[in-house]
Amino acid sequence: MRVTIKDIARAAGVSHTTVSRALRDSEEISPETRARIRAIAESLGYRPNPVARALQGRRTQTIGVVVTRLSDPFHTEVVQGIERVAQAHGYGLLLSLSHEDPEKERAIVEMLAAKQVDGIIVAASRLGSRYLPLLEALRIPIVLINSHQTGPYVYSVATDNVHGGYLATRYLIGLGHRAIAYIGSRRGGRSNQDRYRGYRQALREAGLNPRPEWVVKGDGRVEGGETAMRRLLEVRPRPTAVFCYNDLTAIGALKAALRAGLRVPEELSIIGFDGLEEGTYVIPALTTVAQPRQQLGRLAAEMLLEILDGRPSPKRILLQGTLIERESCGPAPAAG
Amino acid sequence: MRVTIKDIARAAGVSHTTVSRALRDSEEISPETRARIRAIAESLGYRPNPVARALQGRRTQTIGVVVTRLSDPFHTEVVQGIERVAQAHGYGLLLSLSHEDPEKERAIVEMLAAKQVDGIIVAASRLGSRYLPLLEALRIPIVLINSHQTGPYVYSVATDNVHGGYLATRYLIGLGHRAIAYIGSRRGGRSNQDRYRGYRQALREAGLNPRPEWVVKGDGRVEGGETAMRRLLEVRPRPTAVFCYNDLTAIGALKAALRAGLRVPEELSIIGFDGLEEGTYVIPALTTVAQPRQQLGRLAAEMLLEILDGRPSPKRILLQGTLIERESCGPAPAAG
DNA sequence: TAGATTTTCGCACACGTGTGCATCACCATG
DNA sequence: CATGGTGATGCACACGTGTGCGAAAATCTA
Repeated sequence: MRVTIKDIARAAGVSHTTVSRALRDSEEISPETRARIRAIAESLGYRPNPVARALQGRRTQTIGVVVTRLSDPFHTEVVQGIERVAQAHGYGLLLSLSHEDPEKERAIVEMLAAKQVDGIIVAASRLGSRYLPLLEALRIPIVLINSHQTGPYVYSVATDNVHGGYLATRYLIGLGHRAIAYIGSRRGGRSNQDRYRGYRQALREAGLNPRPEWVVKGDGRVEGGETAMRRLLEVRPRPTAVFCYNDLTAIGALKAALRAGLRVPEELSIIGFDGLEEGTYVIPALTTVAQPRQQLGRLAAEMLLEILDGRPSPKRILLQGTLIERESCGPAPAAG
Repeated sequence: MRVTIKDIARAAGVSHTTVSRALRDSEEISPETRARIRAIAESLGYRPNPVARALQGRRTQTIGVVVTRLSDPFHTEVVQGIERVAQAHGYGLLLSLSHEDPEKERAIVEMLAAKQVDGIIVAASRLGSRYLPLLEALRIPIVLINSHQTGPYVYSVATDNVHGGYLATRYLIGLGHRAIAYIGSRRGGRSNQDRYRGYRQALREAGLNPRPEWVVKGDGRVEGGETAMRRLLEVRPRPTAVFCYNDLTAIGALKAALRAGLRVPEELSIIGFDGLEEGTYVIPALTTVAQPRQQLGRLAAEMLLEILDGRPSPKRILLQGTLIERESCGPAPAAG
């Protein structure tokens, strides 16, 4: 059987109240009995029961995490960042997958609330503005990762997508490219829009105006990048560089270009977004704008803990990506 | 505030006992009051408190999952498989990462036990035989994935690594290769040994005897595969085909071979193990022996639920991998 | 030494749900 | 009408921990 404070109380000849106080280092127990009780607890191998604590104190020491899919390598690192902080602070991680289904996401958040998690972190929410009334009702602090929802109960950590898109495009322009395409994502939502905005802004500053045919859409996955690139290869004049919504899209684009016999980066430059490990699996290795994914998760978790502890916390943190130069971008080919 | 059965009891003019029984569909409550109470509960938006239930009934409806790293794509799919089953049965998933540290793994399992999870699933345990006394003490059912530990309290789901290694090697032999190398993994432990055994077995059956220089070790990641392959390329006579411990190793090997100017598969065939999505990111796409990863997770979860429900369950399930032919293997080059 | 103050501890209840047993009302049987 | 049986419900306690308040004991003050 499990050792409870009652067992300790019996062994020590005191009430369970005294044991409870002694173990929690209460001032009102004499140092001697405190030490004695602690020794007995130790020798009996006592472990406090978190369930009973939760019922009494309303804290489960658990945070809920909602993610669309784990098979997307972007999310796995975010979750790792969260887990690291949670484990270090003695919190457990209750993980659920929404599979990009807003209705499921909503059900999960309610389930987590029912399970009495202390707080919730949602990565890449699909719920948008419908969150607000839900949060109001649940009264559980929630931190959103890479969502652009704002509102009274909404805390968030996000990367600056406009800046990232700007960075990637400026880099291509700096290499001499003037015909720069963008492969977006149908499922990207706001982040897709923002990266596109950064792209437009960089072009505008350079006095460039992209042709509408140079802006196409994938699905944020490899396959979508492939088909998008195939369409792009038929456009004349053909772009000499492509900025992709994310690394998976870029890998797909790269595959399609190489299969079509193009040399990368000599004839076509490709830049991605995310900074995934997977970008180094391909030849040429993918140049990209890296999001600080682990940090995204860490900051979200730390922010949540701050809120839970009642410490002051910013409501929104915006992180900037950084350029990682690898091999898939080069100078624009001489005009032919 | 949260609605409890006491609130319902007050509204219905009965005791909380009756409410509890009515909601649990007890036979001893008259159908009329049962219906009336259910209606009131519904209208008040009652949600049972899982923490209180857990304290009373000793079931938390939560299962603990321990994984080494999420950044390894193999594990993410296993976890997805587990999550799917868990969610479908109303169980929560308490996730922790061990980072391949046996001591941390042990601490996590104890933490999960303290948190009163109903059962635990451990993927790729590093604890080995030290588990046995731990399990004895905890008295919580544990299912191991891809571990080859056996013992009284040990349940497990695993892929047949010997068979997989045999399958891959037979395939290469069938393509006419006779000089077949193996890149193993320093960190692979038993699974590495078993894949190697399958490799040896297939060679033996074909009357082949591999040179010791053809058997080298990576680290189960891309980088290790790269360096191992670089060493392999200096060996004379050079192997015409390489079987790799896993897909990440194979991707590294592929990179090193291509960088060295070799054509794959014309001059060198490469086969991996796992069947990762990532194998399709590279050119040529990786031929591999696929492990049923999602199924591994699903079966582990279902097995655990069976144990928890007291239903009969096998103590060990062994799954066989399947060959996925893509592009990285071809007929052996004519002897030169 | 008597009263005031402080220290130390236990009683009783709370958290939300579940259950063994007693109670009560009602009906049927003799 | 008394007795026994049955069905519906509530009392009291359990699960393990935490806490307000009062009581007893110890210490201090005048």
